[in-house]
Amino acid sequence: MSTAKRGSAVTMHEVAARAGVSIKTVSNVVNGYQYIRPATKERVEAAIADLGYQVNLSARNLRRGRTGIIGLAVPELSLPYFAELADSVIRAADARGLTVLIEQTGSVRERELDVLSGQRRHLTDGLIFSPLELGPQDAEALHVDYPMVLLGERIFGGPADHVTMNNVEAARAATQHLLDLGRRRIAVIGAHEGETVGSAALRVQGYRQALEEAGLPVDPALIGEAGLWHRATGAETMERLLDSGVEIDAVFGLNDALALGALHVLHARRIDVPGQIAVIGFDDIEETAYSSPTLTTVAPGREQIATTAVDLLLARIEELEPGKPFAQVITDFEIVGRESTLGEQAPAV
Amino acid sequence: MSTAKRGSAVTMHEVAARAGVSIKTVSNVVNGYQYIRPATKERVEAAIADLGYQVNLSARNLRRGRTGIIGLAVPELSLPYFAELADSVIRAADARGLTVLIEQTGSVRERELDVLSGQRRHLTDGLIFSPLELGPQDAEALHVDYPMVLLGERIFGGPADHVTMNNVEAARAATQHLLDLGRRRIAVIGAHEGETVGSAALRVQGYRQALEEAGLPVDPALIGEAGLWHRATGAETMERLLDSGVEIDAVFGLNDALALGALHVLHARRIDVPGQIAVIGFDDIEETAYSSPTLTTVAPGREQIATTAVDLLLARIEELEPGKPFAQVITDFEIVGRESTLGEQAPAV
DNA sequence: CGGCAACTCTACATCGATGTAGAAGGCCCC
DNA sequence: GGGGCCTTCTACATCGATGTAGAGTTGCCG
Repeated sequence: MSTAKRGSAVTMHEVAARAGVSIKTVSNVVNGYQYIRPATKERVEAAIADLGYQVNLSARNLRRGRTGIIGLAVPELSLPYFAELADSVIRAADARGLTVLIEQTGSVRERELDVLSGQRRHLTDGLIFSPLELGPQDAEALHVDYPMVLLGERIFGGPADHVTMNNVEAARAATQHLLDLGRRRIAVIGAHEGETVGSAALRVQGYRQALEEAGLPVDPALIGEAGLWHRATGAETMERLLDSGVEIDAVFGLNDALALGALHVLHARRIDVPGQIAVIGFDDIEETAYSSPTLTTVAPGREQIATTAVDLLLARIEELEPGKPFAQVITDFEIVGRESTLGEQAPAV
Repeated sequence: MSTAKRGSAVTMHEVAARAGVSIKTVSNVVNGYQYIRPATKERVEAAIADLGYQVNLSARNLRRGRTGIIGLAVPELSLPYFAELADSVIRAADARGLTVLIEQTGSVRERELDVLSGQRRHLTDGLIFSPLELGPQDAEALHVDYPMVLLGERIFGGPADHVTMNNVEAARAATQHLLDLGRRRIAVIGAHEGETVGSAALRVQGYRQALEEAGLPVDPALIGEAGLWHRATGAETMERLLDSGVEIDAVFGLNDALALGALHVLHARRIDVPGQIAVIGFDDIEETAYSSPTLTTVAPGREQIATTAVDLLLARIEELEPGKPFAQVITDFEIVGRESTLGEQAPAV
């Protein structure tokens, strides 16, 4: 196998000419067609190696009407949860021979809509979409004519397969974890006033449920708004809550970034965690295992979400079951107990 | 503009038929060709809107020999530095009308080589490649026949444009920062024994230079090896150093993940930072501004790296200056002083 | 008013692969 | 020994866009 790296020009025609066969035979060899005499196959393979031939994917894509690429639309890769999710999706897609094209929406409504209708859709066979702004009112825009899998809980019952975790249940469990530790004044960071769909609303709902079941009141003064779920907003909200003078013995950050921001402020103010205030987050990003103190959090089964989403999408792309009703998969979660709630007794890293 | 979302079938032929023009005229309208009568243009645009026509990119790519996609090969998106870098590259590419296809090499040598020769290269117009394993001995494999820009410092003078920061100088400045604070027993975390290229070697070199210039000895017992630059390995190495009993009053983590891992261990052992031990990292990932304490680090000018890389690649793709010698761009860096070295006096977040 | 340039648009070949149809040879079976 | 099937390979059309060449029209200049 000599290495004639040219790539620029070698086509099936040249390979065919060198091997003394038709281009279709070269195509057959490349695609593993079974009815080829071993001698012919060898000649073609030798020619391919000699010339350093590689299939032109643009041509193949045009002819086949498939590209082998799937889109993944997320808010931002600089948010660790989405970076880790993208990592998992890329791995899952790789394992199935697919390539992933990532688009960042920046959580901007307009760009989320663009993703649905944009030119790039023609480069991909399907889309895994994690919207943060679109909601049920956008059902029509979501009615797309290509395979799509939605992630997250903003759009239940929409016109697409859907993978999500049980946010209400998970948030209830997180709150219960704090209640079990004897905490009674549990603040929430990251609520979205007036929202009814989306992670914020569902997680707050789970929080309320847990309190109500425990026969505790829900104190509005404990519910901290934070539009963006970043560390910075988590820190700001924590400061606001502390400055408000309300009594607090635990904090539930609706995602890890918020909880980490809160942790930062508590540390700065020399408030002992979990001695004075226990903290729990949500997402189980890698960082939570290395913060000081380590952060108790809810693990949403990222790998499972990724592989399920890719599998569902692939099934739609290949139309294994045309007209199959839209699936709605609820993934498992788990509370990962660490120092920010358990203190010394937390399991080592 | 009625919305006939079909996407599946509408081609230029149908648009042409509806508008009563040739397909080439439709193509001309789509591509903004100037010599078209306004009336014709309007008719075509109306037909496009009516039918919901969108260009078939596979066909266009085949015909044009360009895809508008660039590859970005990084170790893993779950490493925050690379996630943030990918974010920046995607934004820079977007601004120039390019789409980014991310490949993860997992820092596996074989997969780094695959990236260079793999099928996916035919889907992209060029590649931005951040190798962690390949080195000067792989110069031949790097001699590719498509546009490529290398990131990082493993391969100086290789056969491609190259964007990197001045690692030696930056590490020297980081070490100097610690020296300026009066630290004399500065440990390093993340060295790679025997390595001569790559960030580890260069940063250790900068560390040595700073010590030598200050007339201080370089104590091998202070140099901690850590193959992978993850939090976990940073933590392990920190523990090993502490357990070795060697005197330490500062730690230089060769990247932020290592430094954060070290910070975690110091916190667990109730060692005051920066009181007893000051810590500095490298990369300025977002997390460093929110750890407890916040982490002093070296900011490598991520945006600048991303935009420079995309611009260089685009220039090669468009062959603005054929045969132009390979550029080597050294980007700026900056020491960002935070609590882990400055303590109380650190600027607020 | 002849000639040249600038417009406007079309027909056709083409990018590089794959699907279809079918030719040609060999084999088996009744 | 004729019909049918399996195997192997080829010719040609085709996917949907864009580049080239040129036809036809209009306008301007001397």
